[in-house]
Amino acid sequence: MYRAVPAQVDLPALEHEVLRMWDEEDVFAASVAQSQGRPTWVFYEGPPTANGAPGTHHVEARVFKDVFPRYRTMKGYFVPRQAGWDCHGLPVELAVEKELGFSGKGDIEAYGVAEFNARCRASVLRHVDEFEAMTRRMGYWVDLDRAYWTMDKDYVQSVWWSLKQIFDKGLLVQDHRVAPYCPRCGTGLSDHELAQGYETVVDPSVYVRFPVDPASVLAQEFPGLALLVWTTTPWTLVSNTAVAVKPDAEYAIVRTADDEALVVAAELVEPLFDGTATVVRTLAGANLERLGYVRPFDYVEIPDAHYVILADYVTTDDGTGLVHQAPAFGADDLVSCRSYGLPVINPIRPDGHFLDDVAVVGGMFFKKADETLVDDLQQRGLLFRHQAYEHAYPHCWRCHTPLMYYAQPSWYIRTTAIKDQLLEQNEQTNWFPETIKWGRYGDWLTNNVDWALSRNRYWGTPLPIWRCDADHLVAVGSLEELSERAGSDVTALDPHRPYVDDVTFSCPDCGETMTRVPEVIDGWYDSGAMPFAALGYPRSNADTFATQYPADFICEAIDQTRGWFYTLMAVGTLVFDQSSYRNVVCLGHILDEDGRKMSKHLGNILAPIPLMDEHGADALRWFMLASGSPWQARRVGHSAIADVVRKTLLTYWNTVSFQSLYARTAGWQPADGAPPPAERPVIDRWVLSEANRLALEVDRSLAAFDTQRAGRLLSAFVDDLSNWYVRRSRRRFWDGDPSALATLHESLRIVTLCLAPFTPFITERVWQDLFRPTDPQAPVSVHLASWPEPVTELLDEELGGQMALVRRLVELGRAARATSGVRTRQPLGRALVSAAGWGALPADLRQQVADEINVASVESLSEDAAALVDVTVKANFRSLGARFGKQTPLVAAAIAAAPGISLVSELRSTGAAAVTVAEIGDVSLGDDDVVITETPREGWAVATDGGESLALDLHIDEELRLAGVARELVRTLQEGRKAAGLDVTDRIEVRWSSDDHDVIAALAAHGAMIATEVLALRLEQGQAAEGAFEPASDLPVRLALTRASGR
RNA sequence: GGGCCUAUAGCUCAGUUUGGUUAGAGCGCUUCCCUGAUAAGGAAGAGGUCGGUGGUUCAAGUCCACCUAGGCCCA
Repeated sequence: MYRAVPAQVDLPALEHEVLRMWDEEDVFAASVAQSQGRPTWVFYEGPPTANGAPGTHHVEARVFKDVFPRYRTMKGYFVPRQAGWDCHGLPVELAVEKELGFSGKGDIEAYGVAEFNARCRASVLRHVDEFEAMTRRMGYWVDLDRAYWTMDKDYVQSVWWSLKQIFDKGLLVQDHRVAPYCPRCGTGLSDHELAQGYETVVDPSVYVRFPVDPASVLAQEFPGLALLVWTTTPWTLVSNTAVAVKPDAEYAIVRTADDEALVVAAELVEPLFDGTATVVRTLAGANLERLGYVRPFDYVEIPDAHYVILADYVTTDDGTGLVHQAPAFGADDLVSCRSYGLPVINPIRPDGHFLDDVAVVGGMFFKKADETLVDDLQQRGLLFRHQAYEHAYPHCWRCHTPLMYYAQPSWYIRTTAIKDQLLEQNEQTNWFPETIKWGRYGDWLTNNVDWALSRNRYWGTPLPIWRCDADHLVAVGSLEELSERAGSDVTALDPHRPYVDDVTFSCPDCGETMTRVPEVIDGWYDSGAMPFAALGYPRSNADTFATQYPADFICEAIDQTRGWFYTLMAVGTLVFDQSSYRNVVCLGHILDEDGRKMSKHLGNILAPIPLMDEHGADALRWFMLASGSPWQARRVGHSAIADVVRKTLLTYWNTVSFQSLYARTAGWQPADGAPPPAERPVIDRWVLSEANRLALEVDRSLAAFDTQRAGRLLSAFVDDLSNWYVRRSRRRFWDGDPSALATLHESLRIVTLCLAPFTPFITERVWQDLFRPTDPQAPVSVHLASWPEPVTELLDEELGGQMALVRRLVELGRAARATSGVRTRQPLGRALVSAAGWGALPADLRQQVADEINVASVESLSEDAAALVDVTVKANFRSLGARFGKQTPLVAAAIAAAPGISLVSELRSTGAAAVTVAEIGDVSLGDDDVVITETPREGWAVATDGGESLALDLHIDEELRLAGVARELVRTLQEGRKAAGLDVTDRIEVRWSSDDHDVIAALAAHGAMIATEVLALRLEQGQAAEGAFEPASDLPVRLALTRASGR
């Protein structure tokens, strides 16, 4: 027997009950356990950074990470799901610095690295708790108990092992390069970190005169000649070392309106001077080589410098075509200046401030110096032009300090050496949406630069490289190996700073003492290493790893293209020559209701747990999966979520509640059996066909990672089931018809299983209420059940098409009712239909149309009342266009001009008809070439759509009028029942009194029908009994009803 | 400056791969209907130059080019 399912439901409360049930029965563990030994479908959880509270965007990704593993598990796969937490890195350090009120590395050193890192560890633990709560609440099934933590000792050692592999391949190297550098954090940033931190700022855009050496030939010829140099970083002018020009570009010496001589690229004369300057000489860039000039500032010593050099990277697209060179602060500058043997002078400290002994700007923060320097140039008459320049400038993605490009030694992974391999791996990867593969991600790989791996920080995986004074290097792959080298057991050591820094050993080459290099590594490497590090491979779990690499599925938001998607592929390819994943779903961002990014600053953050406690986790999940395109940025708000709840989840619930109510009332249960489907009414066969097709199509959609299509199919089916099947079949449910009950039971079983991965809570509850109590074989949870196997014999495409026609005709009937003003409650005698396929419709389906629009009979228009009919024939362009191309309009015009009735009768009798078309002659037309619309003329209400028409005979005779009155009486009594608070199964007794002829006659003619309809045991003329309820009526009648004793 | 994505009803979005002549749904609004699931359901109406311009085609929301706006990414 089903459990009683109330019509009203509190989804969040239901979900908390289900969560309790999952806990008590340990359902997730059971699901994993029961699928052990099946083919593995590998999913990797991208570890969220355990820093700060989780947001709604975390829910989005986690919904998608949940639905596919659930689906695959139902399809018979073993889907291991290990949770993971990204523990290391700058974000955590910054949070702790803030907590402690620190303002830089000096504070940390003073505080003590050991204590600082202990704080970082504690901070991670704190935030993981919040993530776990959110994960549980939303029903994301992932193994939290065996989660990997990137700070775990085993994890760190796996990372070490992989770095040793890379080191041994010669791909991990130290180099002195100009790299983006955060002066506040005191460390360089990798390219993918850089990508996350561009901010729009206004910088000075200055054009500066660099006077040409007066002794030079050119200056002799053009006294006062100056190079015009453009820069947006005036602070680097202090370090000016050279000016670069493009060797093969044409340069011009111009004379300005103020009679000044300047050198700029010829192409830029017009944009720069707007016709106010005249070109007095042109020469190739190569001819300017080694031309000396006077530098703008002489605050620091830069020997043997300050002349024009040649560099191919210079462009003449913007600026002046002469590029100021400060080799300590520009990657290109460094390369170009090195080739001339120019010195690299850096007057800025690692904390971003000028050295104290620099004149004028000493001790100043680099960006702050801009204004002072520009003023100074102005006063000395060197400033040619000064504008505000708005552009995107890289900032530290965490602390928002403007970055410097800064020359410093760093460790790099030479990913450029494996670029082709990465591109090849990308070829073999399926991206959803596909455009990412060739677009955003492909571009990124194509422009790959070496991975700046090291960080001059504290809380991270220590770079496992030891070095001696002779610069010999050793990479260490584990604590065991370290113990061996150190000659003492350090396997119990925390492999973090500062402990690991204290371990030294003697150099195998020269015997000198080796100490660890001071750097830690980019936290993104940690997460990229998770496929093996999460298992502690190769120190443990080697066989598991063999079956769980690479992943079949990963999923994150689009910002991970340069983040995890990249590092995962790169580390996999570096270490195993193979990318770590095959299918990747790439989600769009979540926006607020107004389309703005969610941020603390705007105060438009939707905290996930309160959101789920208001609408339900299922609601939020369904919204994420089915509403709008997952790849696109989407707006989330309360009303949007409430909407999907009402539309789909509550409709589903109501159908379940309906089934429970009538099955219980009839004392029916699934085991009681029902006629085989083939012997059930056609509407049952239809809905079973649709349900089985649903299982097939949702399966297909999920296999293609298309939750949106799956969601559409599910919503449409729920709507069909509730608003067509149940509504059309209600009467049979009241009667406890086993066919109907069995059909709805089976349909609900299929849709419940298909919905289970999407909305695991409500489906679990339905499983517990309808399916588990009625089937001893049923698993204890819907999530232990298999995907519904479609019964192909039940699929009936023709029936699907026929039912669609029925529903279109019903809509036409309703439209005709509406235009005629004759309410549906008033029975009518007949309706006439003109539609292709009507003739082939089974009688049952024709009856559905008649019932739904309340007419006694529905007949074919073409067989009847031919004289009453207007026929119009229109061209079907789709078929004619293919045949006639350019001449299609001529044929269409000929069809429109032809006499409709004869054309149609010719078509109907012979299957073909001919029209005469100017310029072509006789053209033969088939059924497909025309759209025939037939409409009756007088006394009918007609509705037409897409070539199909339905006409209502509006003539109402005495009999129909009385039937209408009877229906009205039924309705009044039903409303009375409801108003009196009766149960739908209560029996009643009715007394009536009236002087009205129609009422009396209707009761006489239809009394038995009325009594049956309203469950009246007695229907008698007479005065209201004591305590009777008297419903208000629009008819001239007094009615009184009382509850009858007994059934 | 370059790349990618997006632009369809008041709002949220389908439809564009495969071109077909009245462009759909939901929400909201108005009117009506139905009601033994009822804080449901149905019908009708109002509301659209399918971002703009040009092109290809018998035919363009759909294909092509350019432009505009917004978003994301890169420099």
